[in-house]
Amino acid sequence: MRVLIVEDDDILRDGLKVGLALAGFTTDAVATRESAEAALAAGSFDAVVLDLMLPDGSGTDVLKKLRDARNDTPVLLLTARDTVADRVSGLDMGADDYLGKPFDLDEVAARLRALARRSAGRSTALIEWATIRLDPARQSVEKAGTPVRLSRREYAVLHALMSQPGAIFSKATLEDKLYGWQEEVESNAVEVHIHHLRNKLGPGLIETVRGIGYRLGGDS
Amino acid sequence: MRVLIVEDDDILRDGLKVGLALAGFTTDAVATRESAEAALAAGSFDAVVLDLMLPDGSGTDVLKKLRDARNDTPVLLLTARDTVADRVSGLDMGADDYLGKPFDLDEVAARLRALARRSAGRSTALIEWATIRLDPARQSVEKAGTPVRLSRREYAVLHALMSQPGAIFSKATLEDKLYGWQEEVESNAVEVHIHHLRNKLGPGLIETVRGIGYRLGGDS
DNA sequence: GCGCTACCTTAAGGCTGCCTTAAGGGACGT
DNA sequence: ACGTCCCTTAAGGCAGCCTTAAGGTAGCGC
Repeated sequence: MRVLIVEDDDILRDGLKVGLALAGFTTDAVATRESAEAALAAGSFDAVVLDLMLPDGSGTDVLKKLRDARNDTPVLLLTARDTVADRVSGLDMGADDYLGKPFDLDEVAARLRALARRSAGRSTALIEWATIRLDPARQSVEKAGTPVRLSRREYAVLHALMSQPGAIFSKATLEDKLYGWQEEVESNAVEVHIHHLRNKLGPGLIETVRGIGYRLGGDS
Repeated sequence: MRVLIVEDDDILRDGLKVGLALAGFTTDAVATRESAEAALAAGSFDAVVLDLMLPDGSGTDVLKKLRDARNDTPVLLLTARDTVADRVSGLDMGADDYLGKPFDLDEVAARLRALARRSAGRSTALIEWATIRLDPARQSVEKAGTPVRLSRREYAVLHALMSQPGAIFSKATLEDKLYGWQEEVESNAVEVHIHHLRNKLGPGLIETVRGIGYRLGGDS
């Protein structure tokens, strides 16, 4: 947990630095807007404690430049001007939290922990096989980077196959994944969907294991 | 943006409900710990406003049970006991923000917006996609720089879609975000709103994924 | 090589789900 | 109280998907 402190008042800055260090944070502290932007451009921080009143500009400029650079680091604003309007505008400007002076060190630390906790852990579970990429969250499929439009059944078949790459799925198993118990099907529907998938994704991806079923094949 | 309000004081609860509705949130309000836990187990909310003092238990119990269930919904604590120790313990218990009474409705709304956008993985207040720009704070929308007048429902649908660009939202999911529990709808209202949005924002923005739902499409 | 079986391919029909339009009612402001 | 806007509901039409079915093709045993 590395935190950048931007605060021009020497006493406050040192207090924050010591207090947050005690709370287990690694801290870097700067006093001006310019050095703040330099630090943010140079290093990567897990959070920023940002005073709004700086000698060479406003903290909002720092915040705006940070967001414009597509930097998502959580920012906790700190300010003496503590009206509701200030808070609202600060938050809507892209800050994640707002504290008015005087503040309590323990609370600053607690709010930083909350911000860090929230910003951590955002993972997407993509399934990849050969040049095919399947995104379960978006129910979308790409082949070598270009999106492929699949119908619902086609997607369901592919999703089943890719859920266990290399494993063999019988037609009966695939039907179970495609249809509810009430809508049993008596035809070669699965074969047709496989055929459509091969048309859209190219040959060699879906292998036929004669007499048993289908599986992802070719290379890995 | 659907928000659960947990507050036992009738006047405060109604005030929150009205105020947040004005700020563009869809709200459900409950007064007890038990009904709060039931609501959280049943529905999916984008955020929770949680009073700590409830007649049949503490809000911390609700929060703890929520986190134990691996539910990451952002929680904004609300309380009369406003000491630093309370705030710290609340935040460290898994809350994402903390406001002491008396609070300002605008600030509650602003903090909820901040929580929601951070929870969605965004850092900037404005959401942009293709030529569309949406400002959650002002509930305004622009297409290629020129403002577009959207009704409340239309805005809500668009906001939901833009909160996760590219992700697919089923009609059921969109209804969840548009309507509270008491105002369930049994019709094709969502389809009609989508249609109106397409008229106002141009074709190609909202894609239909047949049998699954809608999403923002085309380019980025 | 022959026949059998399992699978592939193609096309057509039915059906589900979505789009579009329009009308009625309710909320809100004037 | 009236007008306006918006929201919901409902019905008709259309498009795309899914299934079915029939004929063709490749593997396998004899």
